[in-house]
Amino acid sequence: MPKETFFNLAEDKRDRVIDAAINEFSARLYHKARITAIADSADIAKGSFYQYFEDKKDLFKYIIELTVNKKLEYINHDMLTNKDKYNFFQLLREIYLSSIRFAKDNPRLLSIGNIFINNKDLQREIWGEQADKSSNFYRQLLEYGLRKGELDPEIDIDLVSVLLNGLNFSLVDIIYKDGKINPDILDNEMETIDKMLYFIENGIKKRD
Amino acid sequence: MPKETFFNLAEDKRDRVIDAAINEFSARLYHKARITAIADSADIAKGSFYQYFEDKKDLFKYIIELTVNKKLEYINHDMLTNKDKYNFFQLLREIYLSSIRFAKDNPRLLSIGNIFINNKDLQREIWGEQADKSSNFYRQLLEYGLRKGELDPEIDIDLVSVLLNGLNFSLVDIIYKDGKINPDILDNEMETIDKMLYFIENGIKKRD
DNA sequence: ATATAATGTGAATATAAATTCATATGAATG
DNA sequence: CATTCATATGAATTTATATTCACATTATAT
Repeated sequence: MPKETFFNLAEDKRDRVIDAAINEFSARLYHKARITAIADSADIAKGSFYQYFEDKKDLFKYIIELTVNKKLEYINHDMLTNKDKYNFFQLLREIYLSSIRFAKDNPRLLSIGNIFINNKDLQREIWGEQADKSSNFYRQLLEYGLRKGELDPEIDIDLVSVLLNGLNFSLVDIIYKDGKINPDILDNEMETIDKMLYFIENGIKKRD
Repeated sequence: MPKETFFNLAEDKRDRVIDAAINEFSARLYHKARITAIADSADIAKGSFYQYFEDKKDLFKYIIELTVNKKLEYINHDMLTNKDKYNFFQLLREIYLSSIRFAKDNPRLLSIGNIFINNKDLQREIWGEQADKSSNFYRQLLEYGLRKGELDPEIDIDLVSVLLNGLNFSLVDIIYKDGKINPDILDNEMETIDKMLYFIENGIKKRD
C-alpha cells in the first residue's frame, strides 16, 4: 500500500506518478523497471518517490491492484449477478469478450498483466502463496455449468479448470502479438471467440 | 556458443560447470541468476568463467540448447518418423507422455524450461524474433490430422494451434506445482492425459 | 507572524552483480 | 631447457540501480 502522503498528493501529480509507473512497468520486466525512470518521467525527485511508497515492490503491488480493478470493470456485472439467465457457454463468451474489450482500451495494463502472469516467482513475491486465483474462478463456473446440466458430466472439474486457464494464455497470445495488439483480431473478434468456444464445446474430432 | 576453451576442458570440470549452471538457472530467474554462484559451486575462479563463455547470456543459451535437445530425446522417434501408422490423437498422446517422462527425469531442466517459456522478453533476447516455434509444431500436426480426415474440417488451424500451445501451459501447471513435481500426477499420469485428450477431442458440452 | 508539521530534493551511500585485467601457473613443442 | 601457447586466478573495476539522509521548502495551525 502506498503511504498516506501519496493519497494526499494533488490529483495531477498522483496521476503523473501512476502514468509514469504504468509506462515503465509495461515496457520492462519487473526487475528491469527503474524507479529513476519513473521519477524522471513523473517529474518528481527520486527522494519524493520514497515519501509515497515503501519501495519498488509497494508501487508494483499498487499498479497490479489498479490493473485488476480496471479489468473487473469490464466484466458485465449484470451477467454475473444474474448468472441463472445465462448458460455456461454464454458466460464464458462474455468473459472472453470482456478480456478483449479490456485489452483494446488498456494496452499498457494488458502488458503489465502479461508480465505479471508470465512470471510465477513474481506472483509469489507479490501475492504470496495464494497466487492461483484464476483457475479457481473457472472451477466455480464449471460447477455451476454442471449443476445446470449443460456440461458433459464425465469431465474432471479440477483438470478442466486448469485447462481453461491455459486457454487464457492462448487468448492473450492471440490478442497481443509482439508487444502490441494484433490488428487482425480487432476486425473479427467475435469470430475468433466463437471459434474458441466451439473448440471448448465440441473439441476437434471429426464426427459423422 | 561456449568458447573452444570450454570444450577443451577435462570432462569432469565441464560437467561441474554445467551442473552448477543448471542448479542456478533452475533456482532463480535469469536476471537473478549469479555467475558468482555458478563459479563457486563449480569450484572454478570467476575469471575462468569468462575463459569459457562470452557472458551470462552465452551460458544460458547453451543450457537452453541442452534442455531442448534432452527433451527431444524423450520423443518417440519411431512414432514421429512413421507418423502414418498413428492417428492425430495417438500422436498428441505420445507428445504429452513424453512431456511427463521428461519432467519426471529432469526436474531441474523442466524448471529452466518453465522460466524460459514464461518469459517472452527473455525468449526474444535469447532466440530473437523466431520465438514462436512451438505453435508452429502444432500447426503441422493439425494439417496432418486434417489431411487424414481425423479432425473436424470446421476448425481454424491457426487458432487451434495457438490453443493447443496454451494447453501446454496447463500441462506444465499440472505436472509442476510449487517448484516441484506434483506427486499426485505420477500415480495416474495416463488418466490425466486421457482426460486432457478427451477434452481436446470432444470438448465439454453435454450431448444426448 | 511564528511554530509545527508535511512534503520536496538530489547528492551521497549501499548493494549487487557482471566483467576485465595483470599476473601466475601449467602443458606442449622443438 | 627455453619458448610459446593455453588456461587459471581473484582483486579491482564498472555498471546499474535502489535506497537513505541531511537539509530546503511549503502548507497549516495557533
